[in-house]
Amino acid sequence: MATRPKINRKRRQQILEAAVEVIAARGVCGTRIADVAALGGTSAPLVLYYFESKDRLLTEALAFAEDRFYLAIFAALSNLETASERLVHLIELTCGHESTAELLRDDVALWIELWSRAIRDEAAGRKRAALDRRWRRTIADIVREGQRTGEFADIDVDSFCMLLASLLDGMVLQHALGDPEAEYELARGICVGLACRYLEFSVPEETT
Amino acid sequence: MATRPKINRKRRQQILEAAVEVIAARGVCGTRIADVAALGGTSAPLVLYYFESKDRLLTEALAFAEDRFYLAIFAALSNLETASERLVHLIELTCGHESTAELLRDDVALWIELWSRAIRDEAAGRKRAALDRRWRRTIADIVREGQRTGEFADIDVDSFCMLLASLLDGMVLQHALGDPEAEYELARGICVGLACRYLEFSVPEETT
DNA sequence: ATGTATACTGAACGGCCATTCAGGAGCTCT
DNA sequence: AGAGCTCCTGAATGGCCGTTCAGTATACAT
Repeated sequence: MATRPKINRKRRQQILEAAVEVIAARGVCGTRIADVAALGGTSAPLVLYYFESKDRLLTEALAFAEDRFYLAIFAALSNLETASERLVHLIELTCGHESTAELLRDDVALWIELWSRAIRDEAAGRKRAALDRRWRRTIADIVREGQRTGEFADIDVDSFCMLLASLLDGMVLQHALGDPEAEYELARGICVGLACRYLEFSVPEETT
Repeated sequence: MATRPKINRKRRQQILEAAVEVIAARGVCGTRIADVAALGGTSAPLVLYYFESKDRLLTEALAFAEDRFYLAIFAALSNLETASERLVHLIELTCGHESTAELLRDDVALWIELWSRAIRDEAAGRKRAALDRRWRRTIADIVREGQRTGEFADIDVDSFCMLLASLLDGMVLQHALGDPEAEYELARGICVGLACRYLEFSVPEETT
């Protein structure tokens, strides 16, 4: 748990970044320590020197990517003023808005790996549940704020969040696995349409 | 591709069933041929005798499970009369209706494995796309029929199907990975509510 | 300059598994 | 009664990779 320091932070991060890239490209089971080492510009034993086993490395890499993802999301939303703008942009980002398209593709690849582990691995299951809660809370915060400012109708927040979160999960999957990006406009339209319909607000003009 | 016969059908199927079970339990990368053999009551070499490599076995097992899933769905829907009953029951099955709960849990585990492969493996990608199309068509057929009989409003079928299919994907994930079954009623309510809202029909009393 | 940290590496080691081998048992056909 | 199949197996084989080992280099302290 306690991301033990093992002093050299820079090197640690370098390895984590390499690991994330390899996992996204090859999947957890296709990931070899030697590949991570090569991409990170070192040797396999050094990787084990920082992370004491492959399993630990994998676990930490997943957590690392998760943080990176949320940081990106928060950064993208932080300069928007109204709740509806933020909600719409959140939807856009999730549906494959160009600004985060490749980041998203990699992250989705990692989520799938996480889901796959979560089915059988207790620890991965908890992490996935936490990730899910965090995601739902991100949405819920925006919704509640919109309700406070009167932008959104006063519907049940939890069930709406479950609805929207599930829908976005499905869409993001679609987008990551699906045909060319062609679908972005359609997916965005569907999700934004749903939000407008349930929350009774009207679409702000295209953000971005 | 051509599910080559290798004569003894019964044995083949036995092995496939074992493979599906092992994959669901252990994940693709945790699956060893020896486990499949043991569960199927034979030896590893025999498994390779029927399927010439581990990879082929995995691929065929995924396809096998897919067929089984659709057979189960069709069977469950076939004795319902109206489109709305069928749509609602489809939703119930997907959200974890007890009648198919464990079957579903296993199948979702396999879908996740399929998704994971689909990101990098061309063939798996095509299979996944086909599965997705089939699933969407299943929904679309019901919707169109409901529109023909006047049960459903005349909205755009394709985008509604993408909406509902994505939502169900998200819900099914939730259900397979999530906490206890507690969520079934909630998930069902949300999805049925959405369908009613978009298609403008009212909920028939609980099917089951 | 000796000690003791960290940071790092090439070269084993060892286990695990997919796959192959060499053959055997039970058929049917002749 | 043996030739030639399908079906099946226990026992190798061989490669791959995580991990460990034994050691080097640098740096900073005493």
